[in-house]
Amino acid sequence: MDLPGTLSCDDELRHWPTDEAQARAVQDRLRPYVRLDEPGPQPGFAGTVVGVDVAYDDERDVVAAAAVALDARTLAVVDEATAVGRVSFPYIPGLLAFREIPTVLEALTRLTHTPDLVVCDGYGQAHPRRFGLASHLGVLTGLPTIGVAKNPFTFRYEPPGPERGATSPLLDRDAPGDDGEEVGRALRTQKGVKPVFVSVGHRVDLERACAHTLHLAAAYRLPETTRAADSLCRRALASA
DNA sequence: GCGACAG
DNA sequence: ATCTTGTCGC
Repeated sequence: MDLPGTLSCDDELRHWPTDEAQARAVQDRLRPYVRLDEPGPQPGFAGTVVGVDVAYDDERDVVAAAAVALDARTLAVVDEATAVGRVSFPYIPGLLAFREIPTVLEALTRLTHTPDLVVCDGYGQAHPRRFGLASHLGVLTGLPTIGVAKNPFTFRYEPPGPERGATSPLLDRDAPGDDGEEVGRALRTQKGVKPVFVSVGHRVDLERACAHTLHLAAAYRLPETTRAADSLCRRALASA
């Protein structure tokens, strides 16, 4: 499968950071490659939406990643792939990408066809340095990406209305001046259920990121992409 | 220094 | 993320 990336994934993987200072430097170096000026695929487009997720086994120091491709319109599973690796980085808030991306990339490249949109567990622009997991994966692959997280991280928001589809801005905590910058949105995907937190990764705007998420979460709180990838990486870990 | 903190 | 059974409710 071909990736439309500007830089070499392999080079980045070869120079993967081993400590916090190096990791932050990588984020600062790659941050300028994020593209926020493209609207991204139309909601309802003909193509595939791919969900990625990872599961860990601390005992064995093993990580399993899954990539599941769904038909963007019907949400039927059309392809899936997994990869197993060693945990290469500790969990540090703000540096999640360095823990997850190497194995995720391997699973992603094992898919038969190039994804049209990738949905990540976590954040993209909603990040202390505006370079969360989804943006990082987007820049490395060149693919349109969005982040859908289950928690608001360090960001502030007012609860959206109770109806499915209601949104409210996710605001940077202590931005100087007014309310703070909108770094993402809290999106109510199911009536009366806790919202999910959507942010742009790469080559998709926030409006469409939310529209795709809502479409993917027609039946449950979380997008079907996330549910499918979560289920698959757990199974991959169990049989690894 | 203390607390908070995606997965 | 992960440790973990039953249980309340639609």
